[in-house]
Amino acid sequence: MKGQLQRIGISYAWEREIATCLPEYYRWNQWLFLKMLERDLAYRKRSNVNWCPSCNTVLANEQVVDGACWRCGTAVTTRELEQWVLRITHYADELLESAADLPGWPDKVLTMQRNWIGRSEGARVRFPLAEGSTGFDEVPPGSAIEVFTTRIDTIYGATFVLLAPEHPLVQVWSEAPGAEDFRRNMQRFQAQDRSGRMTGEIEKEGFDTGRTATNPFTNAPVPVWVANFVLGEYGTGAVMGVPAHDQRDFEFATKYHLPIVRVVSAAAADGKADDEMSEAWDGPGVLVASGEFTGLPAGDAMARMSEAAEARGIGERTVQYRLKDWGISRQRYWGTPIPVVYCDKCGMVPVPSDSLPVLLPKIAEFSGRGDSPLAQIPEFVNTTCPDCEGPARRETDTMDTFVDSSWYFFRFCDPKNAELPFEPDTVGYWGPVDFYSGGVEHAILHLIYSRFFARVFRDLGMTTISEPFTRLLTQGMVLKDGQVMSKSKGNVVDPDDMIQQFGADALRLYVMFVAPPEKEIEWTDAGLEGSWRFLSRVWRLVDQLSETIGGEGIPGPDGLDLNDAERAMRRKTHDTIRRVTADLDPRVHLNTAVSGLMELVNELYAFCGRTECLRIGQHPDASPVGTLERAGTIAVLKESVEALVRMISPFTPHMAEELWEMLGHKEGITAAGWPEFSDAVAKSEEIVVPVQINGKVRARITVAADTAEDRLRELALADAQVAKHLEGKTVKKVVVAAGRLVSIVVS
RNA sequence: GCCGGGGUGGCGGAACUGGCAGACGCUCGGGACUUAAAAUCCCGUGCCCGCGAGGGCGUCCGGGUUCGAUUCCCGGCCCCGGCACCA
Repeated sequence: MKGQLQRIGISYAWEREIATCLPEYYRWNQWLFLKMLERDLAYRKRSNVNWCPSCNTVLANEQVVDGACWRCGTAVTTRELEQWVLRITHYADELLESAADLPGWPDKVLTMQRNWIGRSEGARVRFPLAEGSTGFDEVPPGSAIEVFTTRIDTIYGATFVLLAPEHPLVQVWSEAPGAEDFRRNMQRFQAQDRSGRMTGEIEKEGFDTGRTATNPFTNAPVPVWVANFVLGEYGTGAVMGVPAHDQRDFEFATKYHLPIVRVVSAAAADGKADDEMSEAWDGPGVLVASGEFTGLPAGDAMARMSEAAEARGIGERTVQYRLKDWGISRQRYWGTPIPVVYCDKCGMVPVPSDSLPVLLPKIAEFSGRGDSPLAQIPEFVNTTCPDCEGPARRETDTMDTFVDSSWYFFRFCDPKNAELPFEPDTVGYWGPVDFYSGGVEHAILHLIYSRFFARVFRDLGMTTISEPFTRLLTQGMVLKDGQVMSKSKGNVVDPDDMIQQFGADALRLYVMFVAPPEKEIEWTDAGLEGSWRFLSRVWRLVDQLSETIGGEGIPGPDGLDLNDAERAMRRKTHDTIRRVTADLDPRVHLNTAVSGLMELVNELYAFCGRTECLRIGQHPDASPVGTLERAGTIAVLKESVEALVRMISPFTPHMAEELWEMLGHKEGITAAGWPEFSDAVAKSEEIVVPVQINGKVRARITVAADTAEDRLRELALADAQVAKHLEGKTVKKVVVAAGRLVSIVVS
């Protein structure tokens, strides 16, 4: 791969190369992990996790795509495991809010991140379990079901409570004597999870727990049900059922004949009578049947009711995120060993920083059993406790490889540092990354993890950088036969073949030219030859003109008396520099930059043809057929060709270097730098102004660019073509805008 | 369902701030050069009518604003991407 990158001619600072699988790098993953452990940003948690049965490993939520493993595409299942988790939610608010301060990022990515973080403002409210209700004995006195809601204003309409199948109370009740049916239903719902839920609609189902809770606002008893559509991992795993104002609850209540009580009147809003309900009303309205809050608009009620709940100690306002902490434990061999040991006496003990790195052993058995390959290497597992020096076992899971990529850009600034992940001053000098490009598929993976890690380093005092990437360009993927290229699909193309035939420069130029970089492209090399032709045209042009325009002592065109053709050529050159400069830098429209250069070359060929003393490229060995005598022509050609060569140098550096030398320059082209343009020249001289008559372009007049408006009006009316169209008609209006636009309205 | 981005020739795609729609490249056709071919150079290539000069239509559809709309506004259709029973 490295050889291929070099053959394609990618500019890369190889002296800063790092490999994240080497201890010189991953020891800093371990270092950072220990720092996060100290700050309670890393913790251990037993929970249901995404499990890929093919890779035999855990996956983070971000790594599950449409219910399948991001890496191999196998359907993901659920497992309960104890895992190391990084507390990304600590930064949820900051990650969300500062998304507004990333003007250099595409909206698409920012939106995806916002949705992924998923902030919801609402309230947690406790529904006490009704004393004396069935099953009350299994829970401590005073127990309550806490629900999360964004619509506390509808709480008077809460006629039942729904629990997720994974809710702890459901677990408790399923173990009660005689709860066989209960347990069976619960297990069935839990099994439904993932695949069923992801691949399509699953039927809303539930069962009555037989328990009763109390609506803390109405004080009415409400039944407690388990429902398969309530998510265990979001909010509190329990919701209040308000069938009148939530479509899901409405369907559920209809199916199981639970009471529907309307508490927000839509009458004012939708003009319908309140009793005609065929679906839930989640729109605006005024509260009805809501005790002391009746008559309030729903918005106001929300604030008042939250305050009331807080005052009475039955709930509080809260912010809920969809984002969850990042589980990083992986049961893979390739990954950073997690630097902790487990001691029978001392429990979990972090490996001291000064004994890092914990080396990944060289040999591993790949058992395919679903535990970490490291667990089978006794020399690795068995160690001594850093605290008591007694026998201890090492953690055998490794870190998600996304840990490696979450801060490597800082390491590039200081790749050889043996004392620290990087010297803060060095990253202070280089960072943040000015321009970052990658696939959009990283929008909620790498790009959110990196923003998280940058903040961790910042809070450790290592940097002052919050946002690691100032400008982000999400480049499109290159597809073949409508799919991402991959060896297993057999739809790859080999750049080496194309380099063999047309050269790396033509290939690179073509890739840049074929579409804007953000766009996904379907690969075809049909146009590759065209890029090669363009480079050949540039070569021939310079080759054949070098004798005439190369060398010292040729003055620039400033101050020379230029004829029309020379002025036009010069204008084109300056205008091209202006365009290409802008295309490369703020816009990164590489395709139009290349087309601008092609236009300039076309124009140069035409100009040479018009001077009738040069026959560029008619034969490979053609040379000037006459002697160029006009100083203006020579000067303009020199200026234009040199500008061209300087502008193609980013695209084809070696050829540009040679051409530059052919033009008689001793110093390299790098020293010559980027050509400058004169705005006055680029926009000077004559312009063609379309003349519209009743909205149709009927004529064009050629005028000096700085023609005054009233003069332009005069010229337009005086034009013969225009006069023809005005015959026998009355001119009602002549419009001149921006000093150059003419439109004539006639009756 | 929600959010984001789109819809322009045979194809990839241009069009900057509302001002010649289709730059540039590919494809295809023609010419020059050549004994011939390749290469190269030049010309043409949105659709329709016309021998021609020329004329008409044309940027998903329907309206609107404007002297003028691919561009701005309203409504609709379609496509792509992301999220999705998130309470």
